[in-house]
Amino acid sequence: MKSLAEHVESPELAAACLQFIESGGHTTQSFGLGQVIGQVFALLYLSPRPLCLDEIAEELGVSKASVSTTVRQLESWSAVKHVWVKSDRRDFYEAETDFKAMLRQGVLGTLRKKMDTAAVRLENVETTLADALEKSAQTGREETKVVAERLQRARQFHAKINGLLNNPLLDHLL
Amino acid sequence: MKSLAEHVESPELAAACLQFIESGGHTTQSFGLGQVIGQVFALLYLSPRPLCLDEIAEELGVSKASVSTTVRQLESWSAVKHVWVKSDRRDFYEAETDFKAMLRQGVLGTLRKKMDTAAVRLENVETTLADALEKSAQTGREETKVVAERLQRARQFHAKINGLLNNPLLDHLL
DNA sequence: AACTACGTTCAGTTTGCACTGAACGACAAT
DNA sequence: ATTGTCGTTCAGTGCAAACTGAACGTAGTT
Repeated sequence: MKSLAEHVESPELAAACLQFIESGGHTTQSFGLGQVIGQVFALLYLSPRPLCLDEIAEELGVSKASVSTTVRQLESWSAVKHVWVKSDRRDFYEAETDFKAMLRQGVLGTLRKKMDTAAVRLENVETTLADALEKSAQTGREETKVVAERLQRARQFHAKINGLLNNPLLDHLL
Repeated sequence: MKSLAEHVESPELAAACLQFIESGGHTTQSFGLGQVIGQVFALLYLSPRPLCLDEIAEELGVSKASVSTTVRQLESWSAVKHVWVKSDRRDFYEAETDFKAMLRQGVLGTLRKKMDTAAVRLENVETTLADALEKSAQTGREETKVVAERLQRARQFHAKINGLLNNPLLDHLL
């Protein structure tokens, strides 16, 4: 991280920016994502102009490979967007300022995907359970019904969370 | 995982339970937590009676150490609760059936903690920024104000999310 | 064509973390 | 006291994933 100190007028401002970038890295790391992705976004968020891959890599002191993959992930969440600079082959990126859209396509998007895969798993369990219910119909055991009831409640909970994620009220609250 | 097959009447029902337990493990693992924690909760959730550590460990085929730490984590989220069985020294646990409370103290609780630590970091950045603003007051540079504005917007976003997490409407939606 | 400056990819490395096994302390029973 | 059965703890292990470095493909430049 050296060029930042060159571009910024006061060392105090540079210190604040570095603190912010570091905080972003710690935050994303605490959520299981790496620390690079948070640093990249924080840097782009504070940058007054779009930056290219090499600038980001040099600024953060990480490899260009990390920045390449990270930027594409951020782009898929519409957290950063591609920007073309006239007569320059390089790819420049700038941070998305609309946090709401970022949250929708980023956090909520991945959350919805996980809910979908969980739904598939639950459906498989229910088909297996249907076999069990069918074969124990003559015996009429108690335990089967208890398990069936628990599984049904789990599905209801899943549906409730799913509904919450797609609730327009949630969008309105942001 | 062998005792389950012994306690359950039909092999189909046991298969459904195992599928459910496995699904729970996959789900928690997809969220960065291990797979054991999801399996433990799923097992306790389907179990008609409270289980002790050794039973859980043997059922899932994991070490008792994992179960010990995992159960305490689940307990801190009030996802499982301690149950005493008369004239038995062992600690028994059963699953919490109230998913709402579980979600509040589990997911939202840890989320709130992360927001708090992020808030501390943001405050540190702002004090550093205050120094920069003070020292650049005479110069009155443009860049400092831009960065200050961006940081302020970041703080506003943080406050918004914080407010959403503590919004009683969110509780009502669950 | 040769050369350079891009971005991407992939094998290799390292770091972090879930999980284990053994040792330990507590406590009850004999 | 001693033995046995609990639960917890901690150093060690294995593995997954972040990150790196070099090679590659591509496109513009001379």
